[in-house]
Amino acid sequence: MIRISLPDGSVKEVVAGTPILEVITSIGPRLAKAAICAVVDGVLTDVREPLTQDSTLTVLTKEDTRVLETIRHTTSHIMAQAVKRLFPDVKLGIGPAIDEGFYYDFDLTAALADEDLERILAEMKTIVSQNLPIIRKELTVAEARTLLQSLGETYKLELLDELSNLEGETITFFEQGEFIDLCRGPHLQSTGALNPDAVKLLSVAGAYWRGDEKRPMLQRIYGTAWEKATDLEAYEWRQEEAAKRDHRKLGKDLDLFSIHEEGGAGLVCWHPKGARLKRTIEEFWYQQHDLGGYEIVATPHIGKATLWSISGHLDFYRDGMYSPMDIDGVDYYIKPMNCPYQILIYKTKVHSYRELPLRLAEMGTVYRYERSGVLHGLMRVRGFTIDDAHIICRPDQVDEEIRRVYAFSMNMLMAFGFTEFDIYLSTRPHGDKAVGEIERWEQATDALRAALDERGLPYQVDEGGGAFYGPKIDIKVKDSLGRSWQCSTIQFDFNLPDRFDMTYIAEDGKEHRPFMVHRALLGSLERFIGCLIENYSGAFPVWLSPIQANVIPIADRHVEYAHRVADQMRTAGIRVTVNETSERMNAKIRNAQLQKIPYMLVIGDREQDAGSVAVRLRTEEDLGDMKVHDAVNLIRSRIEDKSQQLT
RNA sequence: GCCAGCGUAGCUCAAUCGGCAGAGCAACGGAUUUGUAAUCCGUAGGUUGCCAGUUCGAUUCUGGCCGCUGGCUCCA
Repeated sequence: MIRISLPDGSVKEVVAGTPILEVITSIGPRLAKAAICAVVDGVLTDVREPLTQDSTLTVLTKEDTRVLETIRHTTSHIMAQAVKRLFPDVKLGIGPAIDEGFYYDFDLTAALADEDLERILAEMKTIVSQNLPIIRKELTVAEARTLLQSLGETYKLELLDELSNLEGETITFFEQGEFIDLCRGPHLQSTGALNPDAVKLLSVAGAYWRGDEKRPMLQRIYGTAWEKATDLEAYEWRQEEAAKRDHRKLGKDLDLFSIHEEGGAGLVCWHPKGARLKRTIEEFWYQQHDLGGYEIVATPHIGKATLWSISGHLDFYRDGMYSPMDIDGVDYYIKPMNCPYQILIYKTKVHSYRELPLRLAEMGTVYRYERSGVLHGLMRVRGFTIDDAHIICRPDQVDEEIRRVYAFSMNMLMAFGFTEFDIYLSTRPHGDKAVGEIERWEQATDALRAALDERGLPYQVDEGGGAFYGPKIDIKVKDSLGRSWQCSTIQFDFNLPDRFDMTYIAEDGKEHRPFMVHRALLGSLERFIGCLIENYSGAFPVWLSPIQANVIPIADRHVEYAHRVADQMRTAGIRVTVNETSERMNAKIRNAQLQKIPYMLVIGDREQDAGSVAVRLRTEEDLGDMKVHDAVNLIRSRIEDKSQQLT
């Protein structure tokens, strides 16, 4: 007998091997009917699985959001069944549930088009209406192999080979009608349990088998599934809202930047307003770095092959570099990274241990080859500016420096209004792929971990995910469509100090190798601005707004006073424009609103006589009449405190 | 790079099952001088991404290239 603990604190004793569903039935037949899946010892589990040891059991019904994973997984099976009915020669890849939906990969001779998605969905609805029971089966490896061979599922056979090594002898399958699939589960109890009105097939995409581009490309169908049709509608509405925040659309609407076919893919042109935004960020960044103990440097855009050969870039990073250009018979490369030149600056003299830590920083523009298919607005480009710095320090300074730089990084990101991050700690790659002594790796990794723990924010550890040259912390922020983009990175480097033979003279009068840390806080300025645009939907806090105030004279006779007001504002350091077109006031307000200008200063006879302005906010709030200097003070204080508040 | 889709005026989008390419906004000219999200009238704007091919005729069909979108892979 084994003991099963239930959420209400009660305990049921059952024979080992009793299926979960039987236990649930003994709790109540109604619950058994409503049960979609279960959580056993914290793991999402199919209700047909047997309980083999003492465990805690939670039954999930459709009220629990965790069942979505099960619903989506079953939907992917139903989709695969539909595809198999329509295209009998199809071979199945994998079909998991993902964040907001599911996909399934198919090896199919015919190319799938949107019309096919409609046909597939129609067939899926048929399968739902047939209400086929979903049966869980346990087979031995040999039985499983025979079954998959008879089905001709070569990809599944490959998966089976890996599974049979890992999981011993029992392989689970799920069967619904004529369809059977190798699968761990959990699944719904029948195809009829799916709500066909809450399912949508979204897109077809190519995907390499097992993510390996040397292997066949399969056709992946993405879809989404929910409990209720209203949930699907809510999801679609969220997608539409997210699309409105897309930085590519807002970049155009707000006249921030452009990328040109004639100029080249992935090469960004900043328009006046976008460049203003970029400059504001840079000015703040320089100011913070002055306060933070950094020395600002500047380095060239191209460099001789010699440099990239010493640094190892020509060996390890060649794929990311552009072809050399010939200057007087010597190969020069456009720089993909800033570090080698900063190291040359370090090496121009002998350094005492007293000088360290040395923190060299620059806004360094680099160019990297990116395959055409991965380019994406400002988020993935071929030319970008990194807010790059290299911290060179003694071993005894590592802890303090990492703590400082991590805090500096978080403060910087938070100053720009980001509050949600995904933080990763990547440790030493396994095997002999990593350079540098193990002790150094350990010291460095401990320093990174300590800084993260001290701050107390949750992070994930990517074991073995570090670069070959050192462990690192990565901080990612999410875009409007939920894709996460790396901004900050703090990376130890045990490679370049050796390659460039960097040294300092310690107390013992001998040369020692310093630690070196690469770090970027904003990452790529281009990407960072893309994230900023999406984070704020283009309605930037006042200090970042390219235009902070727009003066709106009601009639031509107010234009002169409007300019006097604007001059006062400008003198006070406010970025202000005057709308002197012959549009009506309503149109002027609308245009300012569409440009997401935080303050609209309306001026008519009343204001002109009183020496005031009528302040309207882009939030549609009307602050009414205000003396000009009061308006100036209000806007100035919102610029200075960098808040998102306008009042 | 690979798979699929897309590319029409500055922007958003129509249209042509192969037969003179259209609207709104923006721009420009004029009138209007307006009180919190679009004043009216007019003018101009295009080798339908580029290059070939098929055809009496291609923006439409075919091929190549460039670019964009969604993925795969990689990364700031």
